[in-house]
Amino acid sequence: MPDSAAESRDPRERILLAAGREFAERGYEAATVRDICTAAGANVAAVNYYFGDKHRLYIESVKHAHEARLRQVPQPEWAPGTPAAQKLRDFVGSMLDRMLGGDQPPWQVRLMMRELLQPTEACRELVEDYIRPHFGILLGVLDELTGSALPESEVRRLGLSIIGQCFLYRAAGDVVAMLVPGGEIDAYHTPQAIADHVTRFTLAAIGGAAPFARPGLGTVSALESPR
Amino acid sequence: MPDSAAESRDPRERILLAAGREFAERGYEAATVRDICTAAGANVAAVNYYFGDKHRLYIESVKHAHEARLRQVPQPEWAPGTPAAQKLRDFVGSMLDRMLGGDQPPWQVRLMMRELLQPTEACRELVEDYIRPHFGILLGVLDELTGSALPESEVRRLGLSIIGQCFLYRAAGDVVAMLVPGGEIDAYHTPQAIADHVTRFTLAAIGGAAPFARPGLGTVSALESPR
DNA sequence: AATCGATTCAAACGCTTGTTTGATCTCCTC
DNA sequence: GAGGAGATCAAACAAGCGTTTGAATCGATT
Repeated sequence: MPDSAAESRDPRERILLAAGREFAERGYEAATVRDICTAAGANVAAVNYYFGDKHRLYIESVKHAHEARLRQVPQPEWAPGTPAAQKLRDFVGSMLDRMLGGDQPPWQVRLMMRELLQPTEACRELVEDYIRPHFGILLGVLDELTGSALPESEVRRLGLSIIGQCFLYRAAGDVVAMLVPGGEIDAYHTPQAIADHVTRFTLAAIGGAAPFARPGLGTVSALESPR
Repeated sequence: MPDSAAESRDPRERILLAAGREFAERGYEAATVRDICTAAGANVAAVNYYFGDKHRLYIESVKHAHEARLRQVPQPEWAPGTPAAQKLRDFVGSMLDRMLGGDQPPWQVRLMMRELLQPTEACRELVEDYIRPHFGILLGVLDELTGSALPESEVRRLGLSIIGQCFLYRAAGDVVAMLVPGGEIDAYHTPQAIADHVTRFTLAAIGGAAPFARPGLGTVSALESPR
């Protein structure tokens, strides 16, 4: 693995990168400091020398990946007058690109995903620095899109609906691939295609675009909750 | 822990249950056969005697939890003439109950969730027996709801949008709780409330219910994809 | 050239892991 | 009640883990 070893002159940085990759791929317990150091071209004792122990190395590697990610993907900015619907499409598209984009190796996202799915100490920081600001932008777009007609709690649920749709493809991508016929996954489930679908779906629900179908079939005014 | 030890007379079953709990809670690597056997009130050698090794115990425990789950949650059936919208609400509600419902300890779901997020050999079986049939039912409901006007690929994407919205709360529930103000999580993010929201959101998008807002603001007929 | 702190290294440490062993116990059969 | 197959047990096993050690090496300073 000349790739990981030659990445940086600084051994600390090399270990941090190799650790991120290993933790992302195998998880905290299954990753070994020996493998990490081998991949980083460093001695086993180096992790103790630079980080103290495995656990602190993990925390640092999450933060490191997180910061690298923040640098790579600046929050979107729009020219004044950009239609809110276009903002929504941009937001969803960039989120999916970030999650699924093949432009860069996905290990940073995988590492952060692990934190979100089973939070440790590194999680809160991740949410505050990374997730919440982006979520705030989305809420702003949705508020604009609905003409500020909805209460905050409702807008938040809308936002979660959008994130959920994208999140599924990243977190359970393998299962999605098993549920969808082979060829279709390439044709209809690219980041671009998903972004178009999610945007259209959301806009239709909000009333900013035509609905998917106009059945008049099975429509109910008030749904009964069972039980 | 008299709970786990007294659960069954059959030691094999006791180990299977304890293993499921432990694997669900800590993951495959972090769970130890010693802890499992202690919780099951069995000797360490028992896992080798009954299952061969740790890995086969894991596979068996996933299958076991999976079958128990199937027995507990039969697939929904509707009386003929049930409105499709009602079926959708029922489907979403039962899925969320299954995922989040406090009626039973969540370790079985957690265990299956681990498989979905990072598939091993036990995953395919899980998808074929458990996920795909339910997904098929959802697709049927959606097809009915849209008057069979949409191509299969489109219906599938709709289905994934619905599942994604629910999935987020299960897989990243901790993060959702951090994004939503304290009191609101109890008021607006119960399984019931989420089911209502997801159903309404979906129906609105499909055209089977009124949209969330009627802004006429930012509406575009054809969205431009960036890049 | 000598000095000295920072870094790197091979080797070993202590501990936990999954797994195996061989004796012991249990309970049914003849 | 002797025999024996199956089940259970305490104890030990080798292997792998994270971590520590103390000496070797490096690089800048004096």
